[in-house]
Amino acid sequence: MLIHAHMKGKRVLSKASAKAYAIIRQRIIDGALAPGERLKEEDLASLCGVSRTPIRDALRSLAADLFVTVVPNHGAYVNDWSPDDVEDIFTMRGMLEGYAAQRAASRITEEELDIMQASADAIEVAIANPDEPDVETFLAANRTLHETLRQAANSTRLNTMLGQLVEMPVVIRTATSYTPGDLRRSNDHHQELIDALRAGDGTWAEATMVAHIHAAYQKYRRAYQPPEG
Amino acid sequence: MLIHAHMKGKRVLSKASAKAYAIIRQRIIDGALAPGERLKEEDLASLCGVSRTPIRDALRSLAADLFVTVVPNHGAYVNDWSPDDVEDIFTMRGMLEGYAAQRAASRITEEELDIMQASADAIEVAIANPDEPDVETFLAANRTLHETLRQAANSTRLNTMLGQLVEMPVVIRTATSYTPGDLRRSNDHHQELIDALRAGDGTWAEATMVAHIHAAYQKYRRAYQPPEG
DNA sequence: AAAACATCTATTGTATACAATAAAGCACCT
DNA sequence: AGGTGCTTTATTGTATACAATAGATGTTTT
Repeated sequence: MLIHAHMKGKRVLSKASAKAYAIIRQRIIDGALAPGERLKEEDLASLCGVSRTPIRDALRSLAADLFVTVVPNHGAYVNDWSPDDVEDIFTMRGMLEGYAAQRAASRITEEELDIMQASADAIEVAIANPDEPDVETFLAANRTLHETLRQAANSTRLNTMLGQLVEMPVVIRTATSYTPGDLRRSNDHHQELIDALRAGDGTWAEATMVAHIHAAYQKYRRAYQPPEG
Repeated sequence: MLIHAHMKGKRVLSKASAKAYAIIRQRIIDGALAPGERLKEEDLASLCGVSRTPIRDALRSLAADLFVTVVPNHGAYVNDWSPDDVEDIFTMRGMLEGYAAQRAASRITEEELDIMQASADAIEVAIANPDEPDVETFLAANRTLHETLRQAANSTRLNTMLGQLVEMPVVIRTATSYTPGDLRRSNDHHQELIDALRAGDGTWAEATMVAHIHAAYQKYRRAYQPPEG
């Protein structure tokens, strides 16, 4: 089998390992496995219906993604995120995804632009009714749009590092707390980003993306870190 | 055993796994395992004197650090780095380590400043004789200085991500190609960085660090990517 | 009674045996 | 002769058994 350049560095676990990774990760994201909780390999093995070997594989991957901490001879613990951690995550994501936008401006193809535009259009429809926005569709299209941008940036390492930031529980939960107005502005950013990319203006694209991420951070703060608490 | 906050996310492999990781990584860095080369678990096992299980652990960690690519059901391959990859590495390192410098400016302790100053002084001695600089000492002190800065930034995630950038073969080899003048300027940057941190000037510290990393990138380019090939 | 030590137990780390998979080689068919 | 499909084989993936480790518990000693 040929090793394609675009696969480089992509962590691909095999059946049982991938299954375990997905299950444990999901439990962490939805809170079933609480921050600080100790994860015993045996328990996870029976939970996932596989042996301890792929569980260990999965735990190492989750540790690389900072979902858990593995302490030798002691086990794995679910990580928790202080307000400071969260600020870091958004700041770094702003820098790196801004850089991705800048790179993409001079590399993106027509096809990729079309995909991003289609995603923005889909979001437009999903949020058309302010009373009951289609959050599922929003999340899916949002994900596609950002993934396409990262792909257009065409940097394996950038992609890998960004992957470690955008999959965080904290980031995933953010969008679910958006108000209709927030959703509107978010997609306005998307549209402006596409315009900047079409114009081939890397500086504009980067600035728009940085604003987009920082706006998201403030939404998160208001929702989960109210001033008096 | 208590889980200390500063350990969070730190990948700590146990005896056999750590041994395997270190051995394989070293072979990649010094070129004994060439880019593109396929790594067979059985061979690595006998090379490292352990069984396949810790080898697999080590390979997954090496994949997380982008030293190798693991393709399911096919094996691991040593990654290679195109000029574009290398540019990415340095650009991202500039952004992230610049951010670390900025954060450190308002958080660094006197002790940490002392350590950085001592490192800079040690480098000063090591490069005092332009005819035969003490590269070993330079590398060790340089490493201590940068590690101390990252620690002073006090961000687990930032530390983790930077760790993935500064340990690259490409980065490690760069310093060995420095001319005496390059070494001098490099340590001038270090001293200026310390001054900026002492002054608590995050913007200055960040700018100095960005310059420092970009200067290193140009040195690398001149040494390994001459204009005509 | 408190502290230090030894033992015990729960859990992770490692090795090995077996299963699944995919590439390679060969035969067979067209 | 060339290509397609099967068989073979080399290699990775998974499970399980065993070893090592660290924490807990209970005992002993001062």
